[in-house]
Amino acid sequence: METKKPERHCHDHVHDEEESQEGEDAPAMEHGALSLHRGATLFGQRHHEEAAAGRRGEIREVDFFSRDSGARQQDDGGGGRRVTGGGRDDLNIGLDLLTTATAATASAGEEVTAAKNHKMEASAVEAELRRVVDENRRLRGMLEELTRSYGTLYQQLLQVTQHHPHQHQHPDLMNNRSSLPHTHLNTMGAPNTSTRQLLEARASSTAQTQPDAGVEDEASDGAGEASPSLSNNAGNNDSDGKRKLSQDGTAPSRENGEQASSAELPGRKARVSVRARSEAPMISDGCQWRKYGQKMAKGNPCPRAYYRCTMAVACPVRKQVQRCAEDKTILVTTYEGHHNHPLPPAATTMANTTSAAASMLLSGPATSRDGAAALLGHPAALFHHHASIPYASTMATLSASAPFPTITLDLTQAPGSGGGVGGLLGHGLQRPPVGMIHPAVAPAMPFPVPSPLAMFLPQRAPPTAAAAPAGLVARQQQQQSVMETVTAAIATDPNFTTALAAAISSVMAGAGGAHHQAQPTPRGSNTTGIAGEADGSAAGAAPAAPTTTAAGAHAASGGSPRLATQSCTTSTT
DNA sequence: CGTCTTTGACCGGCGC
DNA sequence: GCGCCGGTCAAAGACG
Repeated sequence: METKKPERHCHDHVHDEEESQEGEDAPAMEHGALSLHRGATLFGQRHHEEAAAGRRGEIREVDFFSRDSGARQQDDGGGGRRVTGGGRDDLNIGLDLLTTATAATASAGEEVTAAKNHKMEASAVEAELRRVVDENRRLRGMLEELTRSYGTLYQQLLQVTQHHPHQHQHPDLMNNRSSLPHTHLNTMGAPNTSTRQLLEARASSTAQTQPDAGVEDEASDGAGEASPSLSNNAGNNDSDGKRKLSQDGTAPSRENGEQASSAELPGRKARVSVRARSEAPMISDGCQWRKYGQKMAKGNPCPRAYYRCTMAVACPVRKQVQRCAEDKTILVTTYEGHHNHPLPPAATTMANTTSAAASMLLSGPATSRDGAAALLGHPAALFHHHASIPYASTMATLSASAPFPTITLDLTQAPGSGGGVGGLLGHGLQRPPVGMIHPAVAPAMPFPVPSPLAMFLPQRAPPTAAAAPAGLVARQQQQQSVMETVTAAIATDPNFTTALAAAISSVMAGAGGAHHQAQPTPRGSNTTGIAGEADGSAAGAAPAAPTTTAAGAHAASGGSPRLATQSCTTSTT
């Protein structure tokens, strides 16, 4: 695709930079930003670790001295490291000399005292960090536990309230064909599990009205569990099977017509539409997609592209991507179905969000509307389902006219203004949340994006924030949002260490650094591309947002673990 | 050479 | 019954 080239290109570019950095630190000026930022991250910096122990002390001192103006000082520190890269120990020498010189001219005693104080401060901070790390770890565990428990309990509740003992046996027709039943869904993790359970429960309830459908579902279900065969219905064999199923599914729904009753329609397939500003042809959601068609849709000059998830052979998930006719900067992505395979962390959030939204749509007959209302009026409700649903703070609307129950999550507006979870976004963003936007677009939005949506970016990236320079921006506000973002990131990110590093880095940098650009998105062949994109975006961002934000991006891409790229090549979106 | 994208053709539903 | 439309398929071409 169009993005493909840029992505790969970016990736290569970054790679080159990495090589140069790793190989020879000397040539640096050109790659200064990148190396600097990477060096800025609190943890996981290769150079830091390499050079390690011996110099660490000095570096810290330098950092602390410059503490007041974090960004500049970090730059200085980075620069120093870089310069010294060629001769690893030069830095120390230089510092010593400087110190010595200073001492000679000034009062050495004061310097020493100051140094001691700083060291003490440093150790204190480290201790504090350790404590926070443990605390976060513990809290995260609790959160996961709660999420699991909630999902389980909610399912049980549904079972009881709906008096339906066979919840797992009757996914609705549409779900049946486009999404795999519990078996596959389980791979998505606790939150998804709960969502799935909800959907299944709903489906089962609806199935009651159509015994035949239920039987078919059961059969296919069994197949699905045994193998991807079920998905095959929706996937490879979709030409026939799909169409038949879709027909079966859509027919009844249309008979009933009203969207309000969608929940009662077994054949209905919930769709989740995400609106986001993006110049890229596709947003990064962490999954790997393959385009299988493109069509001109009536009423919109922009073509609609059809994508199929290719992270698993028979994954039934599809998505449509189309630009908004009114505002072509807005990219509308519509998801349909459930993944039948494990998702990379980067994709989990989106999956959870869409699943949650879908579950809202499909939740109980009586609750379908309520669910929608809850979503509309109380976005926070989503958080009950999934702690990692940044969309909760965005606008959500239901489409009554759509053939399928569709919920639209509008990320084009500042969550802060309309969000129910306003806290997540302390300050209204002038620009759209970049969180889930494809990294390639990031450069267009050089500013730090403390938005909760940032979580859509591979959280490994969060660490990125670390480098953010800082202090030049309205710090208090940003700090708050950063902390919130970081908190969310930690809760979401499977790689806690990385998230923690990012969080700490962000805090340390004192910047709104929460520019979670680094998108890990893995994406099969695209993966690379995406991963590359992420890196590329970071690289690209550099020029746009010179040292500061870009720095964060770089750091993220470089310092964060390459899980994303390895895991599944997620991204895009 | 394998993979992915492009794009015209095909299919089925729906409205008139 | 016909045409429109959305959605999908699959051959051909592009790309690495």
